[in-house]
Amino acid sequence: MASIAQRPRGTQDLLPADQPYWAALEAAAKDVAERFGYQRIETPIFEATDLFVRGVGEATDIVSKEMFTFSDRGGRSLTLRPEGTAPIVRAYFDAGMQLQPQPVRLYYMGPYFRSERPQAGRFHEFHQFGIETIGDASPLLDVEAIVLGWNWFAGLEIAGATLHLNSIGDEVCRPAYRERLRDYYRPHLARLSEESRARFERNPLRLFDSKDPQDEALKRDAPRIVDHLCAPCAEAFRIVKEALAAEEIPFELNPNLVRGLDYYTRTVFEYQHESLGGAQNSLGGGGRYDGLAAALGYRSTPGVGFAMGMDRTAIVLKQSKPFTPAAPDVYAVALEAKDELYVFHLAATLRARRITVVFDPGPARLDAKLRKAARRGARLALLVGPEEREKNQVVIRDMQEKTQTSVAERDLLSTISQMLGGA
RNA sequence: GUGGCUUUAGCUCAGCUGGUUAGAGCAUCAGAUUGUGGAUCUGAGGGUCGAGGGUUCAAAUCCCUCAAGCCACCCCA
Repeated sequence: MASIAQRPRGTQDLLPADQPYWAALEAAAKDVAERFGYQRIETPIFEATDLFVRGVGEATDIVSKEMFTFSDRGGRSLTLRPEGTAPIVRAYFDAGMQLQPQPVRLYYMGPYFRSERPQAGRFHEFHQFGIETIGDASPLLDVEAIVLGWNWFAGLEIAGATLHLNSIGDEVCRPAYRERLRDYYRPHLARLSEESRARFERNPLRLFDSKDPQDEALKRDAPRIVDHLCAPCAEAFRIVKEALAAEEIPFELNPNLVRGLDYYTRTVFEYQHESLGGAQNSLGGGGRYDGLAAALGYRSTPGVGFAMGMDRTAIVLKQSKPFTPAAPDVYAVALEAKDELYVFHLAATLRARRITVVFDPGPARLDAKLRKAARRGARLALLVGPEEREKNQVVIRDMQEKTQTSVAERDLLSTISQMLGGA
């Protein structure tokens, strides 16, 4: 156990037993995204630090205390990406995608990095599946994103996810609301928690994130932004709700849902799941970010998207149904050392015909070999002992049926194909 | 980043108020059965007791520091 190298804090090994779940997550993501006409994109694992400082926002938790930042040899500041949207928007403009028919629909999955205190479902290195729809402000694209995410869960046969929805307005109505919120809280400042007082100054909307019971009562009676949206924002929100209802996607209006990244405007949403437990109950979330492109110095361009936590979804998936690792078609065994090379070669010829073969080296008692074949889950065992070798035959045993036949070597492939095909 | 709990075999955990060679179940390997499997029985291997330091004749056990995990805060995926 004592070793010079220990797995770094907040990281995880995705072991063979985990892989079937991850394969399912990735396959379902690719399937649903492409069914909606999204195209895959992958951006670098690290980016210029400034991309996140300007994109995500200086005052956010992510930028102020959670980034893995380092310098390259030229002294440039780089950061392991803490989120996907700013890099995607950067890539959109770098590749000239604003010249393609709009909107441009993109999806991606990969590792992200945030230096928070690790917890179950919260890692320094975590994985997201995300989509971004850039170049069109239609609220139906907000709904498309939400439906796409919902369908991802459905494709994985995950039940019990809930959708939480809010609108946080735009640069027209939010500043006025922010002041109204400050006016509401100002007389109660002395009673607020210390953290909440800091939020009052920096970003009053984040006051809704507080779980401090002291702040709870104040939160309940606070003015709601959905009651103070400007006309275009209100209309967009109405369309979102109407379309979700038409698609029969149940949602819960949550006026306290504000989200911690600066770039969100109008629609924000989050998927939650009970079985994740109290604090880390968010499977994913997203929203519209019409101000992000301009904040990064590009031409103002609307966008909407989500990021799903693959690690957390894997946790839910494991609870909902067991996945077993793929089993080999054939488990190849020689009973005596002198026949090993022969069996090794038979295995190679089968693999050349797309059959999955595990070769078990070393002589051993037959029952031990069969035990290993069974534990490995093989469908067939290929057995060669002295008796077979003498007659130029091999034994093929159906591990499930517990039946076996001896066949001439030249009939090996056809027999195996037939037995695999028939089962 | 703050607080609480935890860390003993590959895994799940015993180990009382400090006392010689640290245990169990599961798993692994072998034998029982020198050519027929997931069961059973028998046996074996596997631990510097998270790391480092201290107290003591003696530390898995008491103290300190550090690390990691979990829970809550914070926040998000």
